[in-house]
Amino acid sequence: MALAKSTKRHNAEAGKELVGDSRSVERFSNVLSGVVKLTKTLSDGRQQIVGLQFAPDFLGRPFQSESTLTAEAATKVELCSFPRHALERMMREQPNLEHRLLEQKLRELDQARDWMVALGRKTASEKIASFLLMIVRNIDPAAGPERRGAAFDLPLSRAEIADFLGLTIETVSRQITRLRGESVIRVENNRHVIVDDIGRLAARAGD
Amino acid sequence: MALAKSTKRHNAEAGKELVGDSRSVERFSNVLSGVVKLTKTLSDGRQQIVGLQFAPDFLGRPFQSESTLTAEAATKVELCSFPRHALERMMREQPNLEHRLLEQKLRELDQARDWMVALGRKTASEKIASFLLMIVRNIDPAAGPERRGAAFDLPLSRAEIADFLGLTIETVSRQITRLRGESVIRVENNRHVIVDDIGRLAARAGD
DNA sequence: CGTTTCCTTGAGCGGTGTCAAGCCGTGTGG
DNA sequence: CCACACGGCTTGACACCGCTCAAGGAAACG
Repeated sequence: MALAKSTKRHNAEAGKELVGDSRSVERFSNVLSGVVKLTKTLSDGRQQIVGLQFAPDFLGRPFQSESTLTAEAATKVELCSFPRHALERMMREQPNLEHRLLEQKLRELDQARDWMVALGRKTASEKIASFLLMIVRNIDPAAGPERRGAAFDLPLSRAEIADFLGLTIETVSRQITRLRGESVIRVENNRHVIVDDIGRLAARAGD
Repeated sequence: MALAKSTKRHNAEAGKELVGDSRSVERFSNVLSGVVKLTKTLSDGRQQIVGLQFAPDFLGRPFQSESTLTAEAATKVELCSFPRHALERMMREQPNLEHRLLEQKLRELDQARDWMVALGRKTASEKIASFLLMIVRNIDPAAGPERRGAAFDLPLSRAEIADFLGLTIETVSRQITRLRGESVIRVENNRHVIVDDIGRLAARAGD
């Protein structure tokens, strides 16, 4: 994904805010590695993660200020970032780019809608299973769907998983403990997860 | 919104399925009037409405089969419908169209994310208030934001509202009764809603 | 007038949130 | 090296919101 030479390469620590609400909308980025979380917050502090962006996703809301969305690095992140006018110039120069952008946004929309089903209709344990499945599928998309097992580090803390699934930390913890008790997953150091049989995990996702 | 002449004009009764899952993805439409609901269903029958399309929204998922989405008319609907190849030809002929499509999809994505907050983090009564507010703002977008009151027919049944908000029919009914008891809204014939002070309604939406 | 569909209302229960305590790994300062 | 504090996570006890099950009203339609 070659980008204009005027762009900057950028690194961010986990937890660092990348795009403030409605002011610094003037920059756009590509995620080169790591995971970026998009969150929305109600006035009383309740928070919801409304999207996770993995490499090589595009970051930013063209043509309009970003409602009230905050982008934060969830892990160490490498970005390729550039200002608004550069994006707009690039889009004029190669209409192909706008087409690719549209395709990505359509994918994001599909994902958002899958989530809405999870948020609105799935139980706590189905939500956890769905979340783990989604991480499996995004962390190394290289691996085909034929493999039976997987192992990975969770890119999110328990609190972030809770914000992602519309649950509390405690419920997340209990459901993970439950999956561990039923030997669907193994957990090491709180963050590393081993799934021996992805099928068994998928069976709990409720789809 | 002039469209190619080879397109067809189409009417649908409320409840009629417009786009089956993954087969009839080969047609696309513009909503001329009415409300179309997009739903997803889990294997055990749990359902979630993941989007409502008002005029003049575009309907359909270009470039890929529509995951597992069903589009149904929620009210009487007028559509301007045309086959996939027509859309693709039109997009080649005027790149402007692809741009407008992108802008709409970006709006839909913003809406989907607003919902995710409601689904994941709002209480039942906040969900109902948010839903009514959203209808007010979409039903007659002509009226500016300065007006204090509004009156409209709900485009959805209680069951559909429940599927939209991730609740049960009973909870929807009870919360509406509650809002009525607190004189935030008045209801006639189960479907017609009168809001005297939109501000009071907005105060219950929890944002 | 019966039937059907949609909606409301009540009673009771269960899943998830709340509050609180404690564990574990890590970092920090003595 | 130990003592301690701190953050992230787990676990338990309990409360409450929203779900389930059930009954009945209201409007539309035969």
